[in-house]
Amino acid sequence: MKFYNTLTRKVEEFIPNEKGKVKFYTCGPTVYHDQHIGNMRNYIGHDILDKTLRYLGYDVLRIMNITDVGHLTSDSDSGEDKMVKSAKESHKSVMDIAKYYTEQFFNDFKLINNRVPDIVKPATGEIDMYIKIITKLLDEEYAYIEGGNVYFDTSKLDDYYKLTNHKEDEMVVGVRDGVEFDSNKHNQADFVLWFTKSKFDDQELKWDSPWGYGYPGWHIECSGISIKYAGEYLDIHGGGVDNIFPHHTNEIAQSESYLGHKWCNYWFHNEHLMDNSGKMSKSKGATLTVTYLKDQGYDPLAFRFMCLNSHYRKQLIFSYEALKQSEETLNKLKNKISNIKDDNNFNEDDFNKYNNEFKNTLENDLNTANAITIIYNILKDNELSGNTKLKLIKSFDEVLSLDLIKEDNIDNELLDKVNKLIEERQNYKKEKNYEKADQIREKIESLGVTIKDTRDGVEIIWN
RNA sequence: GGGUCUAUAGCCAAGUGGUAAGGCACGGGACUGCAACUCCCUGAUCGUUGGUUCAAAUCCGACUAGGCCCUCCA
Repeated sequence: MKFYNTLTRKVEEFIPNEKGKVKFYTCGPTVYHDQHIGNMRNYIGHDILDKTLRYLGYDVLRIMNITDVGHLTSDSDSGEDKMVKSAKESHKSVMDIAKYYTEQFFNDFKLINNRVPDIVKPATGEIDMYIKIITKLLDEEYAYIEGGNVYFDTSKLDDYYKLTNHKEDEMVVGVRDGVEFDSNKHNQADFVLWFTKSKFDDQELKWDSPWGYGYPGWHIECSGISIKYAGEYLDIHGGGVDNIFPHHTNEIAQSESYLGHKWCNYWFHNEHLMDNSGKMSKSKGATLTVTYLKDQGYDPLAFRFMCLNSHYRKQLIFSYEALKQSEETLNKLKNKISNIKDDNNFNEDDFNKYNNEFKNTLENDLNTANAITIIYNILKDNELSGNTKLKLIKSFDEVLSLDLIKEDNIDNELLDKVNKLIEERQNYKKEKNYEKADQIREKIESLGVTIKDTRDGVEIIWN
């Protein structure tokens, strides 16, 4: 298995710390607003890595946090947010809001067939761990207290910028709107570990700590949760490319200073989903979610298919036309697969040949587009038995998760009904009464069943 | 300004030194009462420009265009 490691800026062979086992951490969602499809693309990329590792036989422990700290009582970003508004009106608590968006997030996760990580932990549940880490960092002078806050002292590190190659002198403060100079910092790069005073004084959730009543900085939760549940040595840490700096950079700084050794060997980053005007973000008005796509009549799995037809390290431009095209392509592919006749003739050598090809393709930096091409090759291979084809595709779908093979839960009652209608229609067809025949076809389709006329007779497709 | 990534047909996209996979759309054809489905046929010298090499989309340099990040969006 090899994939691109942001830390070394190379596609590298993956070697876990412990043979056969993988500890994999993904930065999770902030649950005070909806997660748009750009965020979801990132999680699809992580899902493919997760499932590929499992497919290759690794024992994977995957961990994800839920960011539920940092909610502001007057957050301008979410000021127009219906959920927040209604929560306030009905005096719901912050935790209710977090619960609501967490559920939304996992609903969307399910719609695109993402596997839920083995361990999912809300940040608010691990305050003790952050306090433990910060205490040690202060004791060992990797951190200092200034202006009521605890800061990490980046000058104690020689290689703070190892993940990004940034040059501190050349960096510009305040490129992004809303970023202000913080005079408490001893060095430009220092960051907060614990707040008791901040310009966001309207923080909803606060806790007691040795440094006063406050709340954790914006990077410590991932370090804390990861170290607590994956231990001192992490194999893969992932997120969107926008996490590289400062979030992951700071995670490395605080985690390795706390642990006293290297923490994570592989950093996995997913590129963004773009729209015509650039990166998708929550600040661009209404949030485009998977649920919204579904409500508009699009198949959520068409979105997944669209992402898999591209590469996780390549920016992908979203448009409804592109989504529609993906949906048509996916439907065609599924149709072709449903046309395969199961001849109960399994050939293991053929299976292994294609299965190895599939594995090799994914092992090569998760080349999902080529993995899909292999399905087309299978469909076209006349030497391959129907049963082998079906078994291969079913197996591939463990990773791709596109519901390529429909489960045969045939409703016998419905089957009888449909068969009667078909017979009736055939009679009308014989009489060349096509109007009646078409009416019956519509009737059958209203039952959720598609029929098609082939040379051998009528074929039934269960939708 | 610095860092980082990208650039292959109308669109998505493979390709990791040997003369451009695959899919979608378009067009043509077969099948069909029609439709759908299915099947067959049809398209690009790889952003520009130098160089290395017997040989480059693939390696190196320059240039151009674009994206993302630059420390309180996480």
